[in-house]
Amino acid sequence: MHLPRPNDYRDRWTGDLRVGDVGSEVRVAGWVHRRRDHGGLIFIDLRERSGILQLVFHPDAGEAFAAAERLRPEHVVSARGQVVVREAGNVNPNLPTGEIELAVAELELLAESETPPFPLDDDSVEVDETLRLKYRALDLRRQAMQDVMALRHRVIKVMRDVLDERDFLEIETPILTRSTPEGARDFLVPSRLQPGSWYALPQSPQLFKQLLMIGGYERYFQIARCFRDEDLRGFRQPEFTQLDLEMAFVEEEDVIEVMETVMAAVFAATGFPVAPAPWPRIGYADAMLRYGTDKPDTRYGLEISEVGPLLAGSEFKVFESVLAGGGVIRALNAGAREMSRSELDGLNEVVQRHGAKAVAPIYADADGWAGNLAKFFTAEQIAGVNAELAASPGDLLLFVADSPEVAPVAIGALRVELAERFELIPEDRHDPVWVVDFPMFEPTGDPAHPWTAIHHPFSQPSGSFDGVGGIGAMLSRNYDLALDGVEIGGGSIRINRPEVQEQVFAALGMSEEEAQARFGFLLDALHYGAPPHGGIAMGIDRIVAILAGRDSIRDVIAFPKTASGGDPLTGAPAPVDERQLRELGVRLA
RNA sequence: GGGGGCGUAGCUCAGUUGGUUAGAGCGCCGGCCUGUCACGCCGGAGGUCGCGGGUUCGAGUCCCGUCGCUCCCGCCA
Repeated sequence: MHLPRPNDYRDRWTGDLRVGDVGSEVRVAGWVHRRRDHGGLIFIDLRERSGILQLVFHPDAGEAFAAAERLRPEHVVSARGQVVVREAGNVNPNLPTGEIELAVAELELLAESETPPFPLDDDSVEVDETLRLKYRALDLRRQAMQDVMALRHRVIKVMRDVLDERDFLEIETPILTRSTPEGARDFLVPSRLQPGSWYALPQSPQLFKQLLMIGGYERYFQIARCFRDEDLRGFRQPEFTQLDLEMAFVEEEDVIEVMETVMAAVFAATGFPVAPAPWPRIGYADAMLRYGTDKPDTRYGLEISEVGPLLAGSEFKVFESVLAGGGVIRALNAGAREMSRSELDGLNEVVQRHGAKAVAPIYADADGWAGNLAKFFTAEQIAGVNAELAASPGDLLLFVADSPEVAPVAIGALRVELAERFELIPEDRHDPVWVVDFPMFEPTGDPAHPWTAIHHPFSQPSGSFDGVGGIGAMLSRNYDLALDGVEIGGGSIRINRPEVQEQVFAALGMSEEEAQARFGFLLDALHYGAPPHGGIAMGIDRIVAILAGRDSIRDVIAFPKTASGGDPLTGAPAPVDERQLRELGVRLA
């Protein structure tokens, strides 16, 4: 690290001292990490961001020795002394500073600390998250958090550098704004000057970045805070951070090329093993068929096949009734696996969580299929499925028969479960994959508004509004990036002509008045020469979490939200200034 | 909103078919210790078993309610 300006607290970083500094008089400052008091000799591990340095106190150090006897973990001290080399047998190879130590001549206690409520010097203990959040300042001192925050900084720095290199301008957009159409619930803030009127916090900078394109900025990006008032999940926070960018006069290939350049640089800078770009692309329909998800994890096989047509007309009533009802039969080859009755029941629970009824397990054998289900199927049916699934004798074949909506997702979840259970996920490999050719609209089931935009209503549709299959058959010019089965980003080529935008709003059942009220400022701008444009938004929290090998983005955010909301640290109900509420005309429930 | 799991010392956890005084490791406090680095040795303190109710001669253990946390579904990219 860059040398600190020498002052009364320190002139060197603890973690940067080396053998070359032996003999020099230095002053360091930090927290007491651990103490080892040998009675006649005291060792203190002094810690700050740069690392750990062993301080040694000899009895002849007088006052400093006496002061050291009273030191406790997390006390804050400044120590002056001479850097000395350690004897060969005393070297600590686990510490970058392990070949030297500081023989302290003078010690100043800058602040005492109570005993921390949980260990700060041991990352192997999984402390309850509520407690960590309550004492977040202490939690942030832990090495794992320090590492993750440094990683996060590095990721964002690389993104900025690459985009700067590519002529992008970083431009901020408002936080107090109006509703953005990402489909989630808005966080709302009452307006004081216009009682009854509300700000919404942005779900994304979508509308503003389109205005910037119309405004001629060509290439914009932002490290954008986004807000969506929905329930939390491991990879979902109500407040999160995206790398948001937008480009003018571009098509899909331009945006994808830029993002592959950015992400490849991020992966390279963080030593994350990923195949060189360009990364594979898969169509949405293909992803749903083969992986049962629109964010496939392609690091392992277990690919899914449709076997309904191969099995049509069998004696097996369960399959026949599903097919008769317009359903599908999806199957995968789990390989040569012995699973007990209770383990197979466990698989049932997985698909049942996603609305399917059950998994049908069948073992392949030399004659076709073993077990009591085999008798319901003809030899041709069995051979056809075995060929489709590349089944060898002993392989466990798993079938999920259900509606076209339920079956793919259920068996997709089953595939993930099997990969985890059989430990099929390689740890030294990570797969980015683009998912393209999304449908533009999907049915809602609500007669009043039968269609919704699968991403958002500003994506450029492809296909015709009155073509075969209607708007349900239209695709959108979207591209999502998945990494290891997690969606880390998505974007699209946008609509740049007002008549197309109006057609999309109409397809969504939105009246002209409503469209004007909600998105008027964008619609108006589209009338004044909007360039073809497109962009993408990347989930920085998710990217950092995957890079850090974490299961939750809460671990890569300095101050994450808790499940219960309210106070940002503890989740307790947050007090509100009632005088302000009265001024806003708001009454407490 | 629905479902599963959890709640015992400061932390991480154990606690048998309901049974007498609720335990361990770490941490903390005190003592000893001049080469440790997860220092070591000796001693000690520390508990409303989340909370409320019930069953029972007896509840950390069983039942009901409630609160909190967590995972999953819904919701959400």
